[in-house]
Amino acid sequence: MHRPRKEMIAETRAKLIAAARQAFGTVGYAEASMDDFTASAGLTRGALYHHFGDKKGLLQAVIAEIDGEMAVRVNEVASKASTRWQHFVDECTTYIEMALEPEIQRIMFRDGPAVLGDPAQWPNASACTASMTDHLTALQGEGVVVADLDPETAARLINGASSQAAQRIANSKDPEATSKKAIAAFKQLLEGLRKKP
Amino acid sequence: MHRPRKEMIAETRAKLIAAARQAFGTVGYAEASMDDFTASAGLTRGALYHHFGDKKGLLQAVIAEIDGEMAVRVNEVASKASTRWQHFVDECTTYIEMALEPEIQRIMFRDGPAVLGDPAQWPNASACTASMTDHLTALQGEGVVVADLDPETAARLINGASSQAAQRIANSKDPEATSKKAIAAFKQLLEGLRKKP
DNA sequence: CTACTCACATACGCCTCGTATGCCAATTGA
DNA sequence: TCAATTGGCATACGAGGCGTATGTGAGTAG
Repeated sequence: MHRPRKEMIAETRAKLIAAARQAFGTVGYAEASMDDFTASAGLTRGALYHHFGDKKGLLQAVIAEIDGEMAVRVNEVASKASTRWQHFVDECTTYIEMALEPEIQRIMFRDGPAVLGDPAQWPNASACTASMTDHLTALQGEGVVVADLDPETAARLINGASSQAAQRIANSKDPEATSKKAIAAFKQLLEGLRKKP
Repeated sequence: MHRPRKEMIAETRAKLIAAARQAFGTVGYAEASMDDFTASAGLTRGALYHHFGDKKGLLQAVIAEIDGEMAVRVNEVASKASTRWQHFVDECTTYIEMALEPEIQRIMFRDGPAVLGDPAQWPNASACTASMTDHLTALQGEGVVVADLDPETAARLINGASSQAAQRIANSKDPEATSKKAIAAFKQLLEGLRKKP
């Protein structure tokens, strides 16, 4: 075969990321034993340190993977809207829906920021906020959104609100009702960005 | 003396909380060694386990203390506003300003949620959001804020946005400029809650 | 075919946490 | 005032978890 070596390496990396993602997403970063989840991938910590440097490095890789998937999903859903403003709103609500998934919530919104710091400083992530920033900029150009607004800043505030909305829904005893209230409140906040006639 | 025992106990608790607060606020919860910061208070882990059960229990106590201080500060500042809406807005911006302090940011917005979970579920904290919820309810009664809105949900979304705003400012290279942009964007979002004439 | 590279495992020591146990001072009741 | 007792806090011990140094064997190049 041509490059069995490179393939084995990629496979090892993928297995480690998958095992770590599973562990981080369920028991959490701090409680995830490197010995345990590397073993569950049929490997040892030796492989982990070789490829990712340390536990944080592996978390970064996991986050990069999830972030990529989220960006794809957001784009899929939001591209069906009729107006650009609706497109933007759909993007935000999709973001909330994704944040409802325990794995995403735990890794992207809780352990990630705690271990790696402000997500805005992450090197490879936040493709979603980038997309939201683009839309806000375009909406400003079209005069839909107030001109006196920094798109990237606004995108990040919305991101924070989304995360809280998702947590509120996820921890609710009546997720259906809470979801309605949270999304309504969220859309109401977004209305503040629109230019008034 | 009358109650030297009770006083010593209270002092011990206070010293532990102060030492932990210092450690958590600087190096962070995970990196703070219980042996180290109890020693810096002239005590050992024995005292810690006796009073707080475990490391998480101590973090809860630290959070309760900080939360109380934040509530006091918010009330002090916001009570000077002329209208209730302005009062509410001041409350929010004060919240952002407090979230700029590294200790508060680290303990209340990063390590706290990561270790103890959703702040909304904390038993003794979030006096600030409670206050914001009250104001929103009152503003609804006065017809200033749209009726179709759950105050507590809205308060928590705002809370999330505030936290992001603060992080953005704190990590900025030009905090002055970023602060202006972040607070402007934030107020713009709040406008969405007001009833239109 | 030989020597080198490198992916990964193994082995070791340090640190941290939690618990079980012990000690001494303060309180209580007479 | 003097036992008896409580309980605040320290000490001692064991169990992991992490990071590093080192080893090994398979793939690769010249």
